[in-house]
Amino acid sequence: MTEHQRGRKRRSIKTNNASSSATVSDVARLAHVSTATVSRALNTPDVVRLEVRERIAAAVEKLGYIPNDSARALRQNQTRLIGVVVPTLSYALYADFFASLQGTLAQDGYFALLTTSDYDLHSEAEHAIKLIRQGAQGLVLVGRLREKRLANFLAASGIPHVSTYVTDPTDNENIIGFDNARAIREAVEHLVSLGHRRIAMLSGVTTKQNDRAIARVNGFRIATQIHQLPSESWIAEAPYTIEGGRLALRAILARGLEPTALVCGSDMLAIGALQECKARGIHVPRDISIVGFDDLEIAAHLDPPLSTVEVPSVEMGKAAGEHIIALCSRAPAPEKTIFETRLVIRKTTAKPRSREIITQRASRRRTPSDLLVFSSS
Amino acid sequence: MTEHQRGRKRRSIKTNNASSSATVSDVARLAHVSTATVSRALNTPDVVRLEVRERIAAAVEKLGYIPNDSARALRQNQTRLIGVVVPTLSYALYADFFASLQGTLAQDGYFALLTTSDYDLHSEAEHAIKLIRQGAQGLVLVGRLREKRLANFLAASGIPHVSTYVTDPTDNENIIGFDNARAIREAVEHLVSLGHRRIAMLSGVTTKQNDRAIARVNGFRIATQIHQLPSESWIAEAPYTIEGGRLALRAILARGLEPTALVCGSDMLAIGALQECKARGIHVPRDISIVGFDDLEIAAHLDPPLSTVEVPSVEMGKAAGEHIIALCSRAPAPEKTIFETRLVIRKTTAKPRSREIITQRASRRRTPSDLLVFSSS
DNA sequence: CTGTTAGCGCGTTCAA
DNA sequence: TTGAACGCGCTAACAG
Repeated sequence: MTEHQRGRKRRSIKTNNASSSATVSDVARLAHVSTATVSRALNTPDVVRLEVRERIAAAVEKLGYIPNDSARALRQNQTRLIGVVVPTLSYALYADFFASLQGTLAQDGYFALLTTSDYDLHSEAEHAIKLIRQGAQGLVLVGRLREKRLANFLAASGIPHVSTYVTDPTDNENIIGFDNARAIREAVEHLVSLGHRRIAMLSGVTTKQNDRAIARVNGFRIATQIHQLPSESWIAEAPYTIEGGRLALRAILARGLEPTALVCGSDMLAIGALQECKARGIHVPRDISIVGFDDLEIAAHLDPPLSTVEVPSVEMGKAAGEHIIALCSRAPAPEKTIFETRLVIRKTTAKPRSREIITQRASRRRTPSDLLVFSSS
Repeated sequence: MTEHQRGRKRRSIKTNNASSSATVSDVARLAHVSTATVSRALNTPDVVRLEVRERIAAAVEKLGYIPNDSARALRQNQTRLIGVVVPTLSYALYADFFASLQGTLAQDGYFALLTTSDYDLHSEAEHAIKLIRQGAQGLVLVGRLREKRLANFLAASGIPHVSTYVTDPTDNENIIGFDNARAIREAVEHLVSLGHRRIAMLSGVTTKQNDRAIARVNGFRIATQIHQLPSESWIAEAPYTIEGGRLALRAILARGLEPTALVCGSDMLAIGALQECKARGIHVPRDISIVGFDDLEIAAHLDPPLSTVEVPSVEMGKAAGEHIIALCSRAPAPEKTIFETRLVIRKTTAKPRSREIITQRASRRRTPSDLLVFSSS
């Protein structure tokens, strides 16, 4: 009893204390109702008499009451938090994906806890686990779940997750993606249909188990096999940057290969390739055709506008959001959602000219230094 | 009593139940200690005997125990959640800012709740309030706090916030930014020093109270006043997109103005201007000099490489993170942190040629359709 | 329609 | 060094 009284006393003092926020008890006292009624008035208003509801609303207003979501989460065992791990946000593709995902989550009152992995699987797992410890009730990942420790953790804790940007016939659960291999295959086939036979691939780095990059290279291998084209030595890997694209194309040319067309694992690589061609006086698409991947905003504005594979990031973000919410609320969810990619043909693809043209030119239109970054001041 | 027993029974059954997670009680029972000791072993290990600690660790491992952060947050009244509202993530500048901010927060065990406002102040306020209701203990905003309702809300709830990407001499609290006006002024002065007198500004949209855009236009006005150049009719506004840049430049030219230089409120506008120049056969920098703003990765790779104002997004992200953490933990924080911008001079700025050259050319190197986006299939 | 009561899982007293 | 007990703020039972 003494305890109770102390509690009450402290409580009533607190009402005057502006720094710490008001609670349901404060509102209840001011509105002369019980805490349960306050709770009901806020969550299921229709079961509370209008007059009482208004009294409570007034008290809420007066006290500047904000429900404490930690308490609610504890009581209801649900945080409405979804963990999201993307490789990077510096790449517009993932930024758009997240924006779409976040908007979808918000519509159902969910919030996104976002971290980036920088394409590192270990980092992805670490972050994901931290997000779950922080209360995430579902996880959205880019690429399939590949870290054993994280997989075990998810299985043990029963936290649902969805994988995005991939498909995998061997695993049909909770995938929101598209067929990377097939998309590249279509790109190659477009080039083949134009008459190209010497096609090189500028790929992202596959050694870090980036399964999207791996799938794209596999698509290239399959396509070249079908059309009886060479493949292995015609593949160069580099990071998904402009500089990476330049380096990859240089590597191909340094091997003495003379491609008439390039398929790239990313628009960034394609931009780099375009730069390198310009620097070497190789005309695109006359001397070399180029196909990108992702269809970034900039792709349409390049010179010449880039032919590329459109990736449905926004659609995937929405679908992933709906899917993970369904899983979290134990509603029925489709096993997998597969989107189609679309080859957007602009101005970097054309028929190959003729064999002898594509050898490296001696005459350059400008000096290399002209294209390098430099800064003064 | 019956209630108690039922509770206990449920508890002991729960131990076998893999789907719902273990609690301190479960760990305590398995390790034959009290819940208090478990709590201590996890939070202040040094006060627990080694042997006991190991027993507890084993129990934690076996049960796959994850501390319930909702409960911890409720008990300690701190969520370790920071709300972040940026205009958009599609713009690399803010994506980089967030990545840096998030990394900094993570180092201190804080997490970011991220939403985007799409440059809409009302939306920003709505989102911010939702974030706080969800438990955010601090807020990071881009631009100053301009919505009265949000300002009142923050004041009432005592939630700290920091503003970024701006400075404001009239308000010295919790700002992490740089001087937008001065940066533009420096850009103009660089052009003036090269000999330019007819300088136009392509600005972002200022009607939505975008205070960064407004500050940049003000910088232009100040600079033109100092150097006795015309200003008002030499300003065109457009959204921060490539297409916006093209439209803005067209608007300037349609007014019959013949600028020898353009300062742009964003690299995107500058890219659009560059495109429009190409389409019209206007050579950059011979006929028109262009200065961008932001120094996106792509800026250095444009043709020609873009002279632009470097914005310290990564530094601001780090500083904003440290600042808001300090405020949340009631540690001392600097009132404001102001970074310097740097004018990066590349290849789009040069001395003006002469008056008669800059009139619009009749002969075009290529047809306009050549530069437009189109997609088939 | 409303009030009473109990407990979500945790960290923190206070005693031992 | 450890344990017992309490309550953070909220909502779900149950009773009226």
